[in-house]
Amino acid sequence: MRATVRDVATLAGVSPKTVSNVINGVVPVRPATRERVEAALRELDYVPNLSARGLRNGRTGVIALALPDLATAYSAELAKEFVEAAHERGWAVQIEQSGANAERELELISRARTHLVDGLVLNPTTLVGSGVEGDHGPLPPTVVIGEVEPRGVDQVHVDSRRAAREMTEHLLELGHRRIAIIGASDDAVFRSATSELRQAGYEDALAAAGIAEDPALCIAVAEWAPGPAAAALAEHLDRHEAPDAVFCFTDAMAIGAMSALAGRGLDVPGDVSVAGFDDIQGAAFVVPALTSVSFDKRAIALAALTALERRIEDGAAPRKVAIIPHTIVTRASTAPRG
Amino acid sequence: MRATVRDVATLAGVSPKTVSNVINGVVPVRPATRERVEAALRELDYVPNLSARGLRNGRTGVIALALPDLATAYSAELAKEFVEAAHERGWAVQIEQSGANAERELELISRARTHLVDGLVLNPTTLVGSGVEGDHGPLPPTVVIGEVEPRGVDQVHVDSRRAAREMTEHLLELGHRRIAIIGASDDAVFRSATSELRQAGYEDALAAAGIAEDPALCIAVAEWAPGPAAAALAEHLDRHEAPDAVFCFTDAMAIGAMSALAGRGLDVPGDVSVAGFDDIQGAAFVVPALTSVSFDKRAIALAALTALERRIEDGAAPRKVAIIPHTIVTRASTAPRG
DNA sequence: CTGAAAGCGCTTACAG
DNA sequence: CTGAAAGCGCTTACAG
Repeated sequence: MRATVRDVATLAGVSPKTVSNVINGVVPVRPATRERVEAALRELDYVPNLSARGLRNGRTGVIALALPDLATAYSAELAKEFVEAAHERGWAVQIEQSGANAERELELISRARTHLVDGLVLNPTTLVGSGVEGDHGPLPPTVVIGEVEPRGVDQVHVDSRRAAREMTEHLLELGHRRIAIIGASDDAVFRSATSELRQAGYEDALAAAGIAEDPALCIAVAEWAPGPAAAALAEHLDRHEAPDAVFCFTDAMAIGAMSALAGRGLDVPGDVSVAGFDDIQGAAFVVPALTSVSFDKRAIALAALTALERRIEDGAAPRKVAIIPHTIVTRASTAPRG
Repeated sequence: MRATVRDVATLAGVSPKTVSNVINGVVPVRPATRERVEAALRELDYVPNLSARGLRNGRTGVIALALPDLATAYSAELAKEFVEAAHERGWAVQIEQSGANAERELELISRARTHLVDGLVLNPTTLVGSGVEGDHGPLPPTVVIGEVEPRGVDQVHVDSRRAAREMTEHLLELGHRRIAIIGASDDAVFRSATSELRQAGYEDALAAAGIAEDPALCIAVAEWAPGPAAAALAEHLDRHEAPDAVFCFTDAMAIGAMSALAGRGLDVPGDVSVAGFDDIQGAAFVVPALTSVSFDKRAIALAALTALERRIEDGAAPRKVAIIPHTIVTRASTAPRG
């Protein structure tokens, strides 16, 4: 049987309260007493029961991170940083997967109240804004990573619109005119705030350059993953001349796009430039290395954690939105038009 | 304030015990009573307090998954499947990261007792066998994914040695003779059971083909990631003639290797064939698509979960080892020597 | 089929 | 600086 505070107290000849004081270190304890208690703690190999502590304190020390798909490189990198940062601050992390499904996102929020967690960091993909606001009972402390309609929830995100505009400008500066995007928002297929903002940034840049938008170049995909992106681009190439450049709304899709281009015998960047978004770890190692929108995932994790801690502390605190800076990292996959 | 069973009982005009019976559905409850209770449950938006339940039952419904690095594609894919499968079976999953650090792996095992978890699935990288056995107090129910020295812990893994042998045979059949490996075991750098077994499989194939092993072709890396693999291969190419083929002990390293080869102007597979291990999602989309050892990550997740459930149920059950089948998937990155 | 009581292990006022 | 008591919310024998 595991030892309890009571066992430790008996062995050390003190009351449970004193043991608790030694463990939690809030109230000062006389050194001699402390030593006796610590010896007993060691001897009995005492490990606190966190269920009991959680029941008593109303806090479990566990937070949840809900992502659409842990197998996506971007999500995985974000999760890594988040878990690491959370551990450093003494939190344990429970992982939930929403499968890019709005209903499931809602369910996670309501389940968060059940599952021993003190708060929830949610990375939604769909336009879940209405859900996050919730008439689904009181929300647990929640922070959103990403851009959803502003509904009073704390948020952490990059400026997708500006970043997409800058990437499009980079491609324009290289002399590209017919620039396709993959991951466009399309009611019929997939709508997300992120997608709409990135597309808006793309349109901003085209408009500023006086280039008319060609709807055929806005390629929607059902899922932001390499396979669907490759398939969508291949289909596009079946029916249209190859574009000058392809700007993919994630690096994962860019890898799929590069595969589809290679499948048609098109050279990157000789025939078509390719750019991504997220600067995943693999971006620097694919051949050719991928130009991407880069930002510090650790910074996102830290900002989300800080926001969540604040929200857990004070549910009524004013809403905050943290914008994480980004840069355009140019690599071999984008080159001037000869 | 959240409603408790007591509030529900009062509203429904029954005792807390009856509410509990309705919720847990073990003891039959008269339909009329059941309905009244369910109405009260809904009206009060009752959500059980899992800390209390955990304290009472000695089970939390949470298990931990400990991985070296969540940002690695293989780990991320495994985690995705594991979390999904665990949720389907009613478990929540806590994620821990060991950072490929043996001490940290041990710490996780001992901390598992603290952290509200009923059991632990551990994917160790280093030769942690001695730690898993543990004179560190009683082990929590633990299952290991991967190959460690057999010490009485339940395990789930692929047959690394056979898979590596088969991949090496594939490369030999293509006419390659000077086959390098990346991820070799090297006392000075990095030792792991997985590494040793894959290297042993490679050696098995060479021996069967009557080819003498060249130690220079066994390239060790400090971390099984694209960057270190690319650097190690580049350094190798500085000092040696290019090998016929490179067999990387993970796909992540294979991507790094392909990058290094491209950096030297070497064509894959024209000049050098490249093979990996794990068949990560990106393997099919890199250019050229990567030949790899493939296995069902979902099957690993399910086997680990089943083993853990069994172990939680019966700590004294005999040890079991589940071997997950693999196949060699050949893609464009490996081709016959012309 | 249902009720009243006890207790899981912890910590927090309340006294000293 | 320390002790004795109470209670967090749940479920499980124990009675009826």
